[in-house]
Amino acid sequence: MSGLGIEDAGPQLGRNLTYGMLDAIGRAIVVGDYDGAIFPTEAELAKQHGVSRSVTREAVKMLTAKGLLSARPRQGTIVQPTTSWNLFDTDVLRWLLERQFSIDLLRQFNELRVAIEPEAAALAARVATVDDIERVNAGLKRMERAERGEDDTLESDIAFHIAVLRASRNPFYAQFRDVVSTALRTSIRFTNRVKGRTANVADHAAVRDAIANGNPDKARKAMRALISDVLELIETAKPDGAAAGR
Amino acid sequence: MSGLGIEDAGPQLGRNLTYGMLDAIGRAIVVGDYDGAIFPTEAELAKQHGVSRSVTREAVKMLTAKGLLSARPRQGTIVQPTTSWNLFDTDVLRWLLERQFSIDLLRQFNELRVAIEPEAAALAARVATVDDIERVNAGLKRMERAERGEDDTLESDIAFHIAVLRASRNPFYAQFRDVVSTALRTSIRFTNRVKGRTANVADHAAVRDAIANGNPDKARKAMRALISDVLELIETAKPDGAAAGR
DNA sequence: CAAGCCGTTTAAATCAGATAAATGTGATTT
DNA sequence: AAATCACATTTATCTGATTTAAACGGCTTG
Repeated sequence: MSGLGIEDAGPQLGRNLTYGMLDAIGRAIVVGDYDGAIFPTEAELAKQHGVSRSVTREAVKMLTAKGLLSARPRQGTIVQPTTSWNLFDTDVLRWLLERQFSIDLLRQFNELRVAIEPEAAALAARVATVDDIERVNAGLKRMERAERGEDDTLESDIAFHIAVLRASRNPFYAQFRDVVSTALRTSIRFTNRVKGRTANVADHAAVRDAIANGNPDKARKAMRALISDVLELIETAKPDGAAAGR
Repeated sequence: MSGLGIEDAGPQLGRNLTYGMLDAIGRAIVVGDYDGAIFPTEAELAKQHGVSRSVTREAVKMLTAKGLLSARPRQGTIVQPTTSWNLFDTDVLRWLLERQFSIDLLRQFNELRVAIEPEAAALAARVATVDDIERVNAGLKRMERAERGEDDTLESDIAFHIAVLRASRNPFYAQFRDVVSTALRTSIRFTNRVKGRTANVADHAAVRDAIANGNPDKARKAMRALISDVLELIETAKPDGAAAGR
């Protein structure tokens, strides 16, 4: 019980005590601090963090809502298996990334993107409105400016990809904005390290054109090319790439 | 055994007052009961539902964690725009479906599936373990039994699709099990109504074979065919297919 | 008139302490 | 051996008070 550092971390992301505790416990769970151990009772948790039981209970309830905990009388509060965590929750995503850089996680992110984004582009080519296309175009223009050093490379790239998601006019696709921006923020650092090259504006323009011209197949292929590129980079960087036996 | 699925929806929802209130308010928000109106204060909510403020606060906190609400002193609690709802949360998904049958929602579900599942099948063909393949195969066998009236058609179909998601060995894909099973439960009713035919076992077997043989492209195409089929059915049933302006 | 300052006020946030309900565990009874 | 009961433990719930955050309006000041 001594190993748990209750570093209150000063003036961090917690708007208030409850959110601060949510963040602290959430991170601890994701990092694996409670893996073998039994999870503290709400009274113990409150004492450890120096807050009232109300704050503790509300933080625990939020973590329950995100799939990280479950609670029953007499049995106590227990950490749920990772399979029941809500991985598309912004907080969970953040905690997952904060624990450490993992090529595995980066690969899984992009394996998801390669499913979502090409199809989003294809959808967009069918149903995007002029406003949607304008937003995609705006993202592209920012990328062009970034190429000349007049804007931020990463942020403009993110803006482009999110604009495409929105242009699909399907709320489920739009939901991936956090995953995609997170993946891009992480990927960029990695790809820049492996291969010093910026995002290819021309390749992105192909996606924009296909969407604007209402060509779903071309949009899908163009977007897929963009992400496959990153994915291959990641997989070549990982020597233990299975292939064993299969 | 009556052949019906596990049907007792009752017990889980209202395990206690907090979860009951979570469900009631969540449904009310999704249905749109609070759309124009101002959201009640926690004191008012407590009184309206006949529970204490603690229960109310915990329910509100869970809804906040799911992206449906946000709260600040003096401003009060407010319903968040749908864009910030966590659509992949099981509860949100359920509330969304409970409000009414919507072809739009059904279409959006399947537009997502057509991105996720083919790619999951392709991944599975590359990385699935023998256990994974066995699970996929078990799902298929259940479908065969169902064809002979010895098992439940819907449940076996769901088992198959979820097995493929798991076989991708990517936790993000596995996360879609709720969306997929929900979509299937809804789709089946619809497709059966429109076109009296059961899921095609042979087409599903093609997916299984491609995965077992380690052929990603074939697996992707076979799975895509399955879902495109449903999607087309849905789109033909919807006369107002946009095209306006484009 | 505009901009900044400052109480007032309202709602959430937090605390404290008590009671209720659920549920494993183990002893007791049948 | 099985069913039952008593008990301990932990979450669930209730109550009422206090504190803090922030929107509002009025006031002062440049």
